[in-house]
Amino acid sequence: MREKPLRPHLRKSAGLNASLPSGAAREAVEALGRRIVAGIWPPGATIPIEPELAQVLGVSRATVRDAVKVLSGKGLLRTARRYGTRVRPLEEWHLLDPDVAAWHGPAHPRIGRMFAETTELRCAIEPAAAALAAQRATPEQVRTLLAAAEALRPGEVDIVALFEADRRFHCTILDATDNLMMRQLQGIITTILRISYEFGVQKVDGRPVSREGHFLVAEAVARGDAAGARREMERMLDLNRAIAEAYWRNRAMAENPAGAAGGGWPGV
Amino acid sequence: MREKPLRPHLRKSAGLNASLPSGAAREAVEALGRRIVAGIWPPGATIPIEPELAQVLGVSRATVRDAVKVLSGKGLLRTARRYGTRVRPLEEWHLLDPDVAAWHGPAHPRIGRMFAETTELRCAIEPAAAALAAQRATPEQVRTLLAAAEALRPGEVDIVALFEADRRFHCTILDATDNLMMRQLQGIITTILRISYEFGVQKVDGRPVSREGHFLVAEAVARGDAAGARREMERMLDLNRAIAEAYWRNRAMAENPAGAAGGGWPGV
DNA sequence: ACCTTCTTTACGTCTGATCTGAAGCGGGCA
DNA sequence: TGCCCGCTTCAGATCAGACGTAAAGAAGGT
Repeated sequence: MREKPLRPHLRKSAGLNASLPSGAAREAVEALGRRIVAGIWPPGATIPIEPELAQVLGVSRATVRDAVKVLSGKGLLRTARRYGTRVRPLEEWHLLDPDVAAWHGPAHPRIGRMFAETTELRCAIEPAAAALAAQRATPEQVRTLLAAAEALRPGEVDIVALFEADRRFHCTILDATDNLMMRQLQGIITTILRISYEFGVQKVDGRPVSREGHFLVAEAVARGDAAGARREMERMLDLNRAIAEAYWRNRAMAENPAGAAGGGWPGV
Repeated sequence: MREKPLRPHLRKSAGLNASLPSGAAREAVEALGRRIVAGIWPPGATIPIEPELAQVLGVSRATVRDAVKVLSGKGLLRTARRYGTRVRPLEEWHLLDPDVAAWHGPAHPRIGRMFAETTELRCAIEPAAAALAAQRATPEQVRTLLAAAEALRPGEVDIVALFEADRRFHCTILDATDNLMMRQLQGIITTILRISYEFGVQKVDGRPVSREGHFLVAEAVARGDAAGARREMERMLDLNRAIAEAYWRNRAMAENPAGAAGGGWPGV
C-alpha cells in the first residue's frame, strides 16, 4: 500500500456536499431525503420497509440501505430491528448540514423558520468571525473581500453573479478566521443565502444588497480593525434581519391574512 | 403502511450520537474513525482496499462499506472507482460532529488547536444564545439553569457530577434559545467540555469552575435581562479562555520547552 | 392483572458475483 | 518526439439471495 500523491480528480464539485459521488446511491439519498424533509412521512412515522423502498426507487436493497445509512448520519432516520426505519423528530435533524437545509424547498412550510433561525445564528457568528478575520486575514483574503464587495453592484441584473459575490464575501470572512470550526458553517450560510436569492428576499426594499455595508466590513478587516469589523458586520446583519423579517411578514400575511402563517416567521 | 404512534424505545441514549445502534457496524466506524483521526493514514493517503479492511476488522466487506459510507458522511473519507478510498483533507472533516471531535483523544497532537477553536466558537455563540435565552426561556429552563449553577460547588470532588452540571447549564442555554440551529451546537460543546474535564483544564487555577459566573448568567436569564445575560456569559467565557490559554501554554512548554508545541495553541 | 414464553417481523450481516468508470499502458499516426 | 486513441486493469458500486438476531406483540400460564 504505497501512498499516492493526492491529485484532485473532481475539480468542480457541483457546490454541494459530494459525500456520494456516484449515481444510484446519491439519487436514492436525494429522493428519500427530499421526501422526508417534505413531510411525506411525519416525524415518528415508520417509512416503508427496505424491499418496498427498493422497488419504489428502482434499486437494490443494498443501495436502499446505503441511502438510509447516510440519512441516519444526517439525523433524519433511526433504524432498529423489528421497529423498521422511522423518521426522527425534527429537533434531531442535522439542520446545519447543507444537504438537509437545501432539501427544504422554497415552498416548504418551515422555510421561514429556517431562515429566521439561520439569521439569528449568523448574527451570533459573523460579527465575531469578522473580528477574528481582521486580526488574521491574509492579503489575498483582503483582496477577495474587497473584490466581492465591489461586485455587489446595486443595478446588477445577473442574480447569479450577485449571489456568488455575496457568498464569496461571507465565506471568505469565515475562512479568514483560520478557525476550522467556524469554517464548518460556510455550508449552511451558503445554502441559506442561495435560498434567499432564489426567493428574491434580498431585493425586498428595492436595493439588492448592502454594498456599503460589505465595503465597510472589508475595509475594517483590511486595516486590522477588529472592533470596527465586528460593529459593521453587526450593522449589516441587523439590516439583513430587518429586511428578512419584513419580507417574511408580508409573505405570511399574503398566504394567511388572518395572522401568522403556520410554520412561518416565529414570534420573535 | 399504517402510521404507528411514536413511542420512544431508547429512553437513555448513551449521550453520543446514536446513528449506528448496532454492534458490528458501529465498531467498524469507531475503529476506522479513530485510526483516521489518529493519523494512521494522513490526509490524501489511500487506505487499504475493502477486502483488506474487512480482514483486519474481522467483518465482512459489506460492513466495511457501511462504515466507509458513514465516515464519508462525516467528511473524513472520499471514495471513487479505481482511486480507492482516500482520507480527505482536514479542512473538510466535520469537526462539529461530536463523534469526529470525540475521536481526538486527550493525547492527540491537534487537541490543543481543537480546544482553542472551539473556545472561539463558544465566545461567539454562547453570549448571543444567553441573550436569546433571556427572552425565551421557560420557567422550567430557568429552574434547570439555577439548579445547574447551584451544583457547581467549588469543593466538589465528584468530577463527573461537576461535568454533568456544567454540561446541563450550557446545553440548557442553547435549548432555551428555541433555535434549532443553535441547538445543533450542543453536541460539540458537550464533547469539548468532556475533554476539558478529562484533562482537568477547569482546575488549573485551583478553583473548579466559575460558580459565580454561571449564577450571574442564570439570574440574568431569570429576570429576562438579555443584555445582562450576554455580558455575564462573555465575562465567563473570557475567564474560561484565559484559563484554557494558560493551561495549554503550560502544557506546550512542558512538552516542548523550546517553544510552542506542534499543533498546540495557535498564535492567537 | 401480571409475568413468562413463543412467534413474527424487519433490520443486520454475510457471501459471492457482476457492473462500471477511471488510471495507466501501449500502439498508431503526424 | 509527441499527441491521440483504444485496451487492460483495478477497486469501488451495485446487485442477488441467504441467514442471523433482537425486539414487539400475541399467547399462555399463574
